[in-house]
Amino acid sequence: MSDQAITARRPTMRMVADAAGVSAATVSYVLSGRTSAGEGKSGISDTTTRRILQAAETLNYSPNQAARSIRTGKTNLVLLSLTMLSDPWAQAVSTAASAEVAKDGRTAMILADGDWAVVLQKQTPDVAFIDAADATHAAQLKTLASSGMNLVVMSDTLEPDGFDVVRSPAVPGCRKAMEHLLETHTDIACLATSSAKSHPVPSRYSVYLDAMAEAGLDVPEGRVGFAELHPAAAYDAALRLLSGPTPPSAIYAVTDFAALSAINAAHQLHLRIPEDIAIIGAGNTPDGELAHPALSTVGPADAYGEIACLLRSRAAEKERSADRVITLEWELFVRGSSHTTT
Amino acid sequence: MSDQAITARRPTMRMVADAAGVSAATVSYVLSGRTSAGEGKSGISDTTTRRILQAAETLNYSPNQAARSIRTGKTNLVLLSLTMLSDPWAQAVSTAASAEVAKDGRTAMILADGDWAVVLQKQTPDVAFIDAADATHAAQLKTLASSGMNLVVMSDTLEPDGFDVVRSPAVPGCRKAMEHLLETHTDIACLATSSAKSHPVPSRYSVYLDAMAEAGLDVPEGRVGFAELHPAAAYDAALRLLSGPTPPSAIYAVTDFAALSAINAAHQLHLRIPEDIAIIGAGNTPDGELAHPALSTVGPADAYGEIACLLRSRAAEKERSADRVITLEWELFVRGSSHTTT
DNA sequence: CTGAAAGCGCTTACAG
DNA sequence: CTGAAAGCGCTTACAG
Repeated sequence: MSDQAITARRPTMRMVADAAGVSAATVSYVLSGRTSAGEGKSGISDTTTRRILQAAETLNYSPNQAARSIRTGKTNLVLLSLTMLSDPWAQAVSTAASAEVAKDGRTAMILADGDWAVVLQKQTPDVAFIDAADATHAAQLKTLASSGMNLVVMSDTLEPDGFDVVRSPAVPGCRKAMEHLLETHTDIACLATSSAKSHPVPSRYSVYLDAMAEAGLDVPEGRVGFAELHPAAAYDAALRLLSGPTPPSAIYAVTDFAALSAINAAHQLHLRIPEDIAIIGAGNTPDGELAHPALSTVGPADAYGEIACLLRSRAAEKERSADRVITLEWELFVRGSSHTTT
Repeated sequence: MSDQAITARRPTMRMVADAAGVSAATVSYVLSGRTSAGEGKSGISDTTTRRILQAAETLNYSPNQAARSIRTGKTNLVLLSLTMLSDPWAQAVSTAASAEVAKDGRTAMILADGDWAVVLQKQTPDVAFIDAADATHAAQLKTLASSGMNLVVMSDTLEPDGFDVVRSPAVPGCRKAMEHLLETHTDIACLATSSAKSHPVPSRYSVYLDAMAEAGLDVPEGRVGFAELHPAAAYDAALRLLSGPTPPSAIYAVTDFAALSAINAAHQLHLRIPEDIAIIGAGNTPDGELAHPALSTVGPADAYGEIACLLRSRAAEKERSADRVITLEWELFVRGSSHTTT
């Protein structure tokens, strides 16, 4: 008389054990792949194994992660706190990390609003990646770390303190971009973010000023465009830079994002890239390579890969080892947008 | 002689109980806010409460979510499976859902790679939102639902079957866009996605053809632009649409995204919007309102809010109630890009 | 090769 | 007002 199932319950290991006519312990062993015997031993017999797998299959059983966690201390969860979701960078990190940690059966999930501090109070991922932190977070990070949380933090300023630090030194990287341009150009414009003026020095913008000065080059009025982090704004700024009476021969953009807008603007003005105008960005964002022409840039060669590997190994650790610092070396990538074949 | 703490362990409820000189049960009661006594009763005495709170504070205790889950069956996790992370839509859903479920102390996390099917096998969120599903997923969804998972699925075709369905009927919505344009225009161009030609009818594109035909209007050669889902591609397509010898007086774009590119293209050509060219998009994406001029569009008024509420209520449910279907009504939003003050 | 038992950190009737 | 006890679903030595 009762309905199918008032509220379907998840099958439990007990149910599988009963169905297979064995104990829960045996089910646990075959499902987790571990064996109660020593290393070499075969463990559970083949026929039992088959019966259990069979039963699990028909019951559609999968182990309760919470129950498992409580014993093992692992949640199989990797948390990615990513501030700018729209950024291609965020997507690349997410894709790389997901694939990497999946190798150990873990799942990567993204926390979008940046309040990792409160979430990590309740949830307990095997490792958490925090994509931006500074001195104001030092205490919170230390506290979390001291209660056993595995943390990987991107920061150019923070020192490791129970957590790992990933550095991405943009300023020296950007120098390489300027040096590259200065090899063949003297009249270089800069596309900066509108907040650059008030930013502390050194910044990606100050690199431009310094490099020009050191090269003994003037920066005439109108050679620097400031734009918000918005496609249209960057595009307009680039347009202004390029449509004056004596346009520059090269543009140094402080982000790949702005550089991409500059490429569009140049196309619009029917300027040839790089013959009429060379363009370089910064960050080595994945979509730079897809532009026409491909965008020259500076940035870490494989930031996502390195981060993903670090996350994977931290998540899998049985017990915490020494703090690590990894520095992503910024390299110069000369591509079509700045390269003139001689 | 031993170091501070070889590997810092998280404090446990036991430790708090000991520190406060009470039993674990009492700690549980005060920390969870629940009381062992009946509704009206005060439960734990004030002084005990204070002692416990104090102890928890100094130990930096927070309850182990896994242990809690195993008893309560709730994980306090809300999973958002979002396919297009870069989409403003994804961000809006994420923001709205995070805020909404946080009211009950839950955390929303995003699953980026769309393989919810495998993740939901292991993780058990209180509710999962799946932003795109079709008939090919029906069986998987049903299976998950039947083992107790709370699912909210966006789909125009799927019927609820142990899970909730959110519909967003674009085709009738898009008709409103065309009808709006047809009130004051006869020469209307269409900006469609390049896959539209092969898409099954009815589609956002076929709506254009049909509406034109029903209005007795011809669609001359070159009035339809097909573009990939890429800023530059959409921009170029719009440019072509607008720079012919006899440009149209209005553009119907099948997405807000394409419409925004059309706005940029029109600016570039020094066309006035909406006087020279009226533009309407579809989807009511959050950044449409921020454009100059603001983008007219069709779409659901508050998709994010409705979804967020549904997620919250599902997550909080003690036991599953009847399946729900919610249909997001597409409305017409006339804004600056199509509105001529008379 | 397999099972009985203890225990992970919590919650929740139940009895004082 | 508070505590002892059972139990959630697992894992893991340990003993057969």
